[in-house]
This record gives sequence, C-alpha cells and structure tokens, in this order.
Amino acid sequence: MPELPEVETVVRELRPLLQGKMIRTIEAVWPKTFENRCTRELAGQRIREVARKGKYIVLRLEQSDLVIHLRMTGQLALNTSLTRPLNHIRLIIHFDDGEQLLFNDTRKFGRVYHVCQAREILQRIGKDGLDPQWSDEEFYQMLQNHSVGIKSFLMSQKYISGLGNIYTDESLFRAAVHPLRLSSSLSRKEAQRLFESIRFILTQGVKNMGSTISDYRDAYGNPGKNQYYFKVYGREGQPCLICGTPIEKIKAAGRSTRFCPKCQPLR
DNA sequence: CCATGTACCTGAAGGC
DNA sequence: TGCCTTCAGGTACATG
Repeated sequence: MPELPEVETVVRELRPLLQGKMIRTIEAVWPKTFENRCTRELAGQRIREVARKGKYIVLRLEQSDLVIHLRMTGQLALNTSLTRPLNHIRLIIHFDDGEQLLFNDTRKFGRVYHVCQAREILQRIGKDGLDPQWSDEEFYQMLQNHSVGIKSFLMSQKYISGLGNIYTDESLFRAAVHPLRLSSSLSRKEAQRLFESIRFILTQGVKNMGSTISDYRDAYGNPGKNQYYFKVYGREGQPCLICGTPIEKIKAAGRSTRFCPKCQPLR
C-alpha cells in the first residue's frame, strides 16, 4: 500500500501530534510486528522528531530510534484523533499522558524496529525520491552503472527510495519509457525526463495526500485523493489519455505493470 | 551481478 | 450459497 506520498502524508500529520510525547511502554499485540535490536530502555524516552526516508518512518527518541515500515496494509494513528475504530491493531505505543499510537495492519507484514541508530536500517536504501540533493547527472550515472530492467531499478529502493508499484508505473508513463527497457539503455535525455517525471509524480501524490486503492488511510483515517489522477495504474483495457490506445498490463519485476504500448515503445 | 520464485498474511473478487 | 483460485500500495531470502 503505502509508497512515499502516503508515508509522507502520515508523517506530516503525526509530527505535531507526537513531538515531545514520553513513551511508557510498547505492547506488541502481534509479536512479530516488533523487533528490538537495541538494549536501551524505551520507557521514559521522549519523541524528539518524526522523520521519513523512502517508505520508512523514523521516530527519533532521546537515546535510540524507532523505525517503522507499513509494508502493504500498515496504518498509524493516535487513538484520540480517529473517528472510526481500527480492527487489526498489531502494536500499541502507550504514552505517559494516556494517549496511544496505534499500529493497525491487516496483513501483518508491517514492522516496528527499535534500533540504537536509525542509520543501521536506513543506510541500506538509496536517497529519498524527493531529496533535494539529487541531480540529473547522479541519476543518469546510476542508470548507466546497472544493467537491470528499469521497473526493477525504480522498485528496488537501493538506488532511489520511495517508489512502489503505483508511482513507478505512473512515472514511467509520464517519461514515455517502456517498463522493460534496460536501465543502462536510457539516453541522458531520457534519464533526465524520467527523473523529472518521478519528482512530478511524487510531488503530486503528496499534494493529493496519497492514493487510496482499498486499505490506505492517513493518520486521521481519511483516504487520499491521488487515485483520481492515475493515468495507467488500474486502467488496463481503457484508452490511453494521450493517444487512445488501450492500456496494457504485463508482468515486470514480478509485479503487475501497466503502460501504453504506443506512448512507451520498447523500440 | 541479475532474474525469478517463495514466504510472510488477510480479505476481496471472480469463476464455476 | 459455497468452494477454489487469483490478486493486492512490500520486502527478504533462496535458487539458478
């Protein structure tokens, strides 16, 4: 479910609600959801900062960090800021003011890691898709240096982080790049256009507060609005909004992949 | 290095 | 109404 725009939406909403809160205990209702990789005491620590890299959420505490990944169906919400109740709560962070941060997750894939340094986890993924430090040239060089399908390049998280199945397909469509192209086969100009497309698609996703297909809800329980802007995702069989050719669905990098065969030629 | 398959889970949707 | 299969915003790990 949640890709960069959905995670960013949740982070922006939670930041003012969580900053300064003191942890009393963590209750792992579904034990596998929680992985404790740091022996420092959690109880008594305050949340100093709520941050994000790629699809990871980071709660920076005073002596250690909590790193959260929502995977497919994870959802975070403060018990006091929800209108409707959650039915698959897997973990609860209890604060000393009596409030609780709820981790709801139907499919149980989501994880909360307690680590001494968030870096232990985050160093293994590439720069965030919306990181201002990116340059066209750096992106182009990365494409050149790896001989992988462009879809799997964008999805891997180790080159650029935050893109998932939806935003990858939308970015490739905007850039007119076929999902089966080889990363190293993109010209400098194509790479530049793809990079611009990724930034545009992610920024638009954030503006629209994420995409809701079925499960995704923000920290207040509200759906996103970005699904109304999809040009290829979920539109297989329907006419391309540019040329009218039916959108196709294939398998790429092991995932369903939508694209316009005319606008995104393989060459 | 790279591609593919499987595992982890639940629930919705489609075919018969 | 079942029952069975397939599919889903993700990632880690095993296997050629």
